Order: sequence, then structure tokens, then C-alpha cells
Amino acid sequence: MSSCDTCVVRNRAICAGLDNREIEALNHIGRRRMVTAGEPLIWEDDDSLLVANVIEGVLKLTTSTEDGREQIVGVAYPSDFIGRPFGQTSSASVVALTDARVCVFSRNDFDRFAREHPELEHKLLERTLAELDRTRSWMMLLGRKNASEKIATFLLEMSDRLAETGCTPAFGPAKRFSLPFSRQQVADVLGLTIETVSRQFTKLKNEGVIELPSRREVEILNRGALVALAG
Amino acid sequence: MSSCDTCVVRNRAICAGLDNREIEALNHIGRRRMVTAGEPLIWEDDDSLLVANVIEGVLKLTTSTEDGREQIVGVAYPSDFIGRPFGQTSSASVVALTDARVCVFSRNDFDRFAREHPELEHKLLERTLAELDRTRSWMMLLGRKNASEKIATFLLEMSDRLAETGCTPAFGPAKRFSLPFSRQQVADVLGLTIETVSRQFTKLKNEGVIELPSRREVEILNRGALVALAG
DNA sequence: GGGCCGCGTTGACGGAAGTCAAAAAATCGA
DNA sequence: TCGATTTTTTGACTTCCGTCAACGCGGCCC
Repeated sequence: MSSCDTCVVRNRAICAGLDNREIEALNHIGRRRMVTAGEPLIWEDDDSLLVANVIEGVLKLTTSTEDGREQIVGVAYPSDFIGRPFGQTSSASVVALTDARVCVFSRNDFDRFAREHPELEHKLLERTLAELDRTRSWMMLLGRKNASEKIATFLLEMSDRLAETGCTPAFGPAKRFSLPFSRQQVADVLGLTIETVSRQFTKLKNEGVIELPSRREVEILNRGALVALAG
Repeated sequence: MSSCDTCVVRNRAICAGLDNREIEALNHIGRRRMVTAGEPLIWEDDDSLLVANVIEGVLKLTTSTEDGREQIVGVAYPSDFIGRPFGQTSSASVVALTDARVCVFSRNDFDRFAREHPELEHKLLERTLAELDRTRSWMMLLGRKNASEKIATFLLEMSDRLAETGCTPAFGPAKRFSLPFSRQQVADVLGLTIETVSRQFTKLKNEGVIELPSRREVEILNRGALVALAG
């Protein structure tokens, strides 16, 4: 029995649609791995040596300038695929935000397997196209929205994305959730500074739009107001 | 004889790698079309009805807010693929920047054909992964670079991208080129205002880094300075 | 419990880029 | 060729957000 049989993302990740023989073969070239919060899995500009499926936890994809400025260019949740197949180097670092469990493959092994299994490549294509859509809508946010619009959009996105993972499976967006980001990381997602993020959070709290029970917890009190602010 | 036989992007677009029979079949479901400068080809949020290969010309991909702010989220050059296969709606509008020639397919026809031709899907996957890389590095620019870094990065990217299309085929980056963008469109690419773009251009001209022979023409006098400014 | 450390908040201030307005330059049609 | 229109540039002013600095709070270890 392969570990895929008990995998919680078996039917959502790109492995979905593979038959038992294929899963067995894929299982053979992959292995499970824990990544603890803060630990890097892939380095920017490094040879792209591995790719992975996220089983559990949240990871950030980042690019940095030489002088240390950082931009989070993507966030990977359970069932998401990370890494850069069919390429020499990966354009972003991948670092765990929470303790995470991933299913890793050497890039070469994965590339070979994928080329032999069109159904898998198709799933990967659909996923990549969807990620490109999401990334492009984030460009709108980075280029054209002001701080309060950015924060409102971010909170709504979080409430959608984190709803799926919680114990309540997809009963609409989460009203209350625990951010996988520090304030600095929120700033790195939105292209702001930590101070601006903090001020905007405080402002929303004072206006009664959200509640902040603890550093990482957010409760949305007035979703309509957030939607209006998000623009 | 199919029109693909004389297609200038035949060996660079996703059609590369298909054999004669397959090209014939693909040619059967597609048709060539002109798009004049300023004319839209695909509307944001509309049902994704068509996809296309760019044969000649340059097109912009944009997203807009309700109140009219616009962000250019991608630029399509000859041999690039545009549109959203395997999805209901496209997340960006596509509008021609210059007169352009494209090879269009109905999305349904294309989806069906692609699923039957793994080699084509693979090409599309490679292209989409590369586009995602490029988009992510653009997020860095939008989120973390200041106006002069943005302009410098933009000019270098233009000089690379436009080198390939000119009569001089890929002798390194172009030293002098004609922008396919108005000042407003440059602003929409970089997340700036037209006034800021204009001031930065003037500044670079005064510093002797570039020359501006006409509105659309740019000549790079000091590439090293641009690289340094781009950060 | 107390002190330390990292993270987050708040305040004061300045500057980069946005806004508004007008002049200048290029484009276009008659 | 000339005037009309659009695009770009330039200037004056404003504002949003970044920077710098101090403070507060919670967690953690001894």
C-alpha cells in the first residue's frame, strides 16, 4: 500500500485522475517530508532541483532584491504544486510559513514522469493557468490600489483561502481565522511597510469592521464594509 | 497547402513540434485575423470564447477596476499565446497596441484539440510556466521598486523583448527601438501616473542615459547606468 | 516573578509620487 | 499649410505612505 492511499490531498492535487498503477509509480519517485515553520525548501535562482505537492501547511513564494527588499509573489496551500518543472532555475524561493508536510520529487524524475503521463501534465497546466490568473489580479492590487484597498482585499482573500483548510469544509468564507503571516509578511505580500499594515489594521478595528483577538487572529465583523473598501 | 506552412512563428509558437497531419488539423479549426491598433480582441470577465497565437504585432493584457484604473498585466509578442483555455472566463482584456496579425481558435475547438495532442499541451505548459515566472518578477517591480527603478527595468526589458522582433535577429539587446506603448500605457505597466513616467524619462535624458528622438523612439546611450538603476 | 527579547503599535516627520492645471509639442484632417 | 485635437511635458501644490524612533505587549526562560 502506497502512502498516496491515505493522502488527504489525493483527490485535489495534480495526482487526481491517475489510476492505481500510475499512483504507485509516482509514489515510487516521491517522498514525504516535513518542513518546519521558517525553513526554506527551494532557493531563488538555485538550480531547480525539486518540485513538490503541498499536503498540509502554508508556504510562501518570494523574490528579493540584492539590497534585501522582499516581495511575496505567491502562497501555497494544501494540494498546491510548488517548484519549477521543465526549467533550469526557479524564479522564487519557497519557505514554510507554518509547519508543513510536502510530497517532494526530484525535478528530473518528475519531468520524466509528467511527460509520460499527459493526464498529469493537463492537471498541472490547469493549475498553472489558474495560478497565473490569480497572480495577474494581484498585479492590479500591487500597481493600482492604495493601502486600505490592499488590506481589505487581502483580508477577503484570506477568509476565502483559509475557509477550505479549516475543520468547517467550505461553508463559504471564514468569518474568523488565524493568519499564517506575521505583520512583516503581510507587508511583503501587499508591497507595504509593516507600519502601514499595522495602522490599517488598527483603523479597521476602530471602525468596527474587524476584531483582532490576538496577533494572528482576525474576525470579520462587517464583510460588506471590506468588500466596499476592496474596490 | 495550409497557411501554417508560411507562418513566420511556425517554429516558435506552441504549434512547433506538431507533424504535418496535426498542423493540417489545427489549421482547420483556426483562422487568421487582423487586429488594428487599439482594437480589443478579448474582454475581461467575458465568457472566454477564443484563444489565439500572435503572429505579428504587440498586444496588451489588462485588468481594470470599476472606477477606471487600469493595470497592464502582460504583453504579448509574436509567437505568444493569448486567451484562457480550460476556463470559463478570461481574467484580462486583450487589446492590440500595434496593428497585429493573430491566429484565432474558438476556445472549445482548441480545448478539444489540445486534450488530444499532449505535445501541444506540453508546449503550452512550458509557455505558461515561463509567463508565470515573468509575471512574478514583475510583481517584485510593482510592489517594491520606486519610480526610477521601475523605468530603468522597463527600458531594459523593452530593449530585450523588442530586439527579437526587429530586422536584426537577436544580436543581443536593442540599443535603439520604438516603444509600442504611449506614455499612459507605460504608466499602466509600471503602476505609475503618466506625469511621473514623463518626468523620469526627462530625467534620464538630462543625465545622458537615454536619448528620445521622438515620442515613441528610445535610444539607450548608457546601458550600464540603466542596469545600475534597475537594482 | 522578573527581566529579556522579538514583534507589533503609535507618533512625528519628510519625501516620493499623485493631483490639478496650463503650456508645449506632435499628430491629424481639411 | 493651417488650425484643431491629442499627447506629452512642465510647474505648483498636496497627500499618502515610508522612515525613524520610542514605546507597549506578550511569550519565554531562568
